[in-house]
Amino acid sequence: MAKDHKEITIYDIAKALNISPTTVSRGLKDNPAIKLSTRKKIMDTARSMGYRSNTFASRLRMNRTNTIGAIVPRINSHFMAETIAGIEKVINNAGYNLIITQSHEMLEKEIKSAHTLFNNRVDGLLASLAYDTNNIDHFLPFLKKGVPVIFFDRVFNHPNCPTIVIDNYKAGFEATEHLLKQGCKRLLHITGNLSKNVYLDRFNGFRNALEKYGVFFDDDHLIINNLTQNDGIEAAKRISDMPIKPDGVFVANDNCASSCMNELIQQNIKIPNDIAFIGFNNDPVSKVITPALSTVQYPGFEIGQLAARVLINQLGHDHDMTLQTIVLKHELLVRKSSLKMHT
Amino acid sequence: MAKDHKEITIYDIAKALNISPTTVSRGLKDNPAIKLSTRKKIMDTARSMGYRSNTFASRLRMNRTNTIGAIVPRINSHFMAETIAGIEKVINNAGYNLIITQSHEMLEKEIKSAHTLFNNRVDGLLASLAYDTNNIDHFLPFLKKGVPVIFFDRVFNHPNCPTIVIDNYKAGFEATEHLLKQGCKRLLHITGNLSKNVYLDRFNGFRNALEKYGVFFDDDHLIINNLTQNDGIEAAKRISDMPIKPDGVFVANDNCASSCMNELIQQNIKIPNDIAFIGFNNDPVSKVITPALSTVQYPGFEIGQLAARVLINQLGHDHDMTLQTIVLKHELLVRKSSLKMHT
DNA sequence: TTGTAGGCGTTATCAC
DNA sequence: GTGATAACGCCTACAA
Repeated sequence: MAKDHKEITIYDIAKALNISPTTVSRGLKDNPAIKLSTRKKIMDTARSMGYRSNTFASRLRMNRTNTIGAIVPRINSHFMAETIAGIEKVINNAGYNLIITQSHEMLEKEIKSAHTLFNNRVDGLLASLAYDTNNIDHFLPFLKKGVPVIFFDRVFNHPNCPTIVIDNYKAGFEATEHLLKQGCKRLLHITGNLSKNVYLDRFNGFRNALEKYGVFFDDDHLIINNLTQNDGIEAAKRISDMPIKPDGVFVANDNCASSCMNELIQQNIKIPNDIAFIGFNNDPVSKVITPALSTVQYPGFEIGQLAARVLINQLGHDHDMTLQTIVLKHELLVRKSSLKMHT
Repeated sequence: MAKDHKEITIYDIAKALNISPTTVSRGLKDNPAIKLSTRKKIMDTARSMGYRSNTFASRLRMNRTNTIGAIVPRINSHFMAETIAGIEKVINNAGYNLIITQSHEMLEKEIKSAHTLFNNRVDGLLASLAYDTNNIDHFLPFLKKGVPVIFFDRVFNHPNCPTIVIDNYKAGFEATEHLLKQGCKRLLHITGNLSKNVYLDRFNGFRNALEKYGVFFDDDHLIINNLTQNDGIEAAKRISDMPIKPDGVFVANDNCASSCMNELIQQNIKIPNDIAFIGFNNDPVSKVITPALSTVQYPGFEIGQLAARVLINQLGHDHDMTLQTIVLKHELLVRKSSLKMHT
């Protein structure tokens, strides 16, 4: 295939039409100051000559990139895929592009991503923090330049960064209460790094529900891991080794919950009658495992949309923002087959 | 937080050090032509003044972006997440950035993405095609400019585009054979749009296996849908309405397979004894459902790595490529509990 | 080893 | 409605 390495510029179009580059520039953006017939001629010529706008020249000149950056722990989860879809929708409608990067749950990569996006001069940043992120120094350069930074889900409190979350405390409380109401007396909780808001809040909800129902909490009954499928299997092994097993387990994500359940079933433990489970996220897997897993519906798409909208809203408004936390509604999804004593 | 809206440029550094911008430019890239002490001074001053390179000016001047674009149907699958991880690894090691876009399985969005990436002048493009993509006109502009385009998984044959795939025909054949060897006599196949190579090849493998084993194929036993969880449920309904049901089902992805299985189980059909299943992709869900689902291990990470490597390799080499198809090895994963008559 | 000068393609400003 | 000009920040001949 032949390759044209020479790019068509607005000058070429101008020359072809015997008008000025300025007019071409305006015409290409449908500027109403230009006569309609001229605009049409410009558009047509541009198309037929194979013109494509040079975004770099434009960005250099305008000092705006029309690009939003997103840093997320992993794109490989139902929740995150939903969230990104929500972000994309709003961002694209507003005429922006989106650059997605993964931290793979590592602070180091998160820092590198932040750096890259900073140098790419994104107009705004959306971030959900990695597992081991314990400070946000790497986001300060953005704030210093007045580039808005919005946190969602895995957030960090900073006076200039709005956050979009659900009430993880309440969700954890309700999930636990759901188990308690079924008569569970010995609850166990499997969750992630407690330095992350989402896991800490859920754990606090868990603990306070126990307290409210006068149920004793044994420190051994808190398992902290990375919530992967493998971690679920490991947790199951620990559980089945316990002399006195729990009769109810609240897991902070469905993925880990399902593999844990499954492993216990292999070992002839009856779910839910021996041990009842509740998960988190409403991942598709929660529907297809046996028994189906009750879970907490996490409004990923809405979180994404909202985060993006808050961001778009800040662009252009140059004033400092006061702390803004938006809490979205979650929902407890009870699946019949996960109830103790279901028929 | 205070905001510095003025960017530091190489001119500012030059002025501060009383040297020329040229020297600064060279010094910043560690050009050995510059005295080591000068280089060090430049670096230090740059850091202390908070300089960041303006990539747009640089790209405008150099006509290279150091960015690779990727267009995929959806990031929400185990396979695609693995693939992207593989791509990222190679791309980043080679010093490039990656822009990921989703077509959401729609040609229209794929075209828009292609357009955006084209205008962003990516140095190369990796693509896996949407469900309803039936031509690749939207990729021709890249080829015309000499920007390499590599297809992986969902590919399109074009003399200038290398493709990275597995042998879907063989995989389909083996999967089907696996069912036949268990004694299945009435096989059904659930798959996606047959205009996509992956689904057509698997179907052909399916059909030829039947032929080889002398098993009759009923046209009613081909269900074509979008392979979503919901489509699996719909398919299950169709199956359970059949007067003579199949005794073996080969589904072209695990997601759809698992929800289909599950729905049939709800209707008191015994899996695998009444109907045996085999899926595709080795999605994590295949391990946790009951019974565990036999499947085809799809080497996503390797596909991603390889696609990226082929791409990187073409950058800089300006010559036309002859058609290059790389076929990676897959593997049949048999899970005991999915075997008919397992104890 | 360092500096000068010019241009990459676009858009903002001012002029007509 | 349209045009001339300058500037965005960087890189690279070419010169010294």
